[in-house]
Amino acid sequence: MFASMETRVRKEILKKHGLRVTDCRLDVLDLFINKSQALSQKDLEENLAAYDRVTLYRTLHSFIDSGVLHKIPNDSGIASYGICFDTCSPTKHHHDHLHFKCNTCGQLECIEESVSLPNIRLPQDYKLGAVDVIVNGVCGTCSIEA
Amino acid sequence: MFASMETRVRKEILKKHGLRVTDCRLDVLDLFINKSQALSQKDLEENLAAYDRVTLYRTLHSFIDSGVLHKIPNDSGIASYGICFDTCSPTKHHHDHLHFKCNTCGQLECIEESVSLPNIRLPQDYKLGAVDVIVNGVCGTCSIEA
DNA sequence: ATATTATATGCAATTAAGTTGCAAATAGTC
DNA sequence: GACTATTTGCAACTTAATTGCATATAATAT
Repeated sequence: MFASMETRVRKEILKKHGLRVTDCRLDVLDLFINKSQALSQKDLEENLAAYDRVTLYRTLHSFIDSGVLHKIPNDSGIASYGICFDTCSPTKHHHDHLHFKCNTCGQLECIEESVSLPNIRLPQDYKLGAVDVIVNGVCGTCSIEA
Repeated sequence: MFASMETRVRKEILKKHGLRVTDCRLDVLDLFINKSQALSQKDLEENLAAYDRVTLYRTLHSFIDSGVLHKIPNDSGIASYGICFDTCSPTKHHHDHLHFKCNTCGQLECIEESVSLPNIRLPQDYKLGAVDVIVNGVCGTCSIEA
């Protein structure tokens, strides 16, 4: 076990997406990997107070543009961001996985496994594009504690 | 055909949800019914400039609290609101319908028909709650025009 | 119809999020 | 180590979300 993912691995991720390796990007990436859940800009600000909020803001955006992260809609109005799985490339996001929001602890997770996604039927002449599924419920941890 | 839904009907809707009948609420309700699509706070401000933004803000919230409208997540960060179908009550929202976002005209619609919703499988111990599905694509109008 | 009471509204002000410009600092390359 | 393009931090600005309070209005009782 590692306290945090090896720097070398995180550097590779950045380079693979055409991004320069900077302290801020390594730290943000590390946070996403270790928390293994979706994070908001505010979460970043709280966990990485050493960096300016504008820097974190731009880091998030460069990660989204390059396909490292994807934006997750949220009815609270505050966007969250999650790490893209290998199926995502800089040009095309494939995040047909679920986004699971725990109503107890508030944590937002990307769930890759259960991709039995909807068999969606739209009205005539409608063309189907990307599908986002947000599931509310209780996560494993909260479910067991309760 | 009516230019706008009869006042009597809209009054009934408000009363049924335990809300006082006011001009602002009648006008907001009318707008939602006539536009038959999801609207944002900004849309309200533009269409009902006679009312203060705070009043519209509070009208939206009282409608959500009482089950007249539901909030629709949106990755743009700007929330939209849609009329609840009959399945919604003040205490429990059942908006298991789709939310369709047209990538061409930007319009957001609630689509009631195709409720062939996901057969969602979650990891062990996870408890399933409400499901939100946001479909991106091209709506009928834009599809035909193109 | 009028008075009473609780609620809704408008205005002013505040909080918080998102965004941009620019000079200084730093990463990648020679 | 020097050079160039990118990144960072700071300041400032824009926009959305939210609250307090005095006034106006809806629902209810008289």
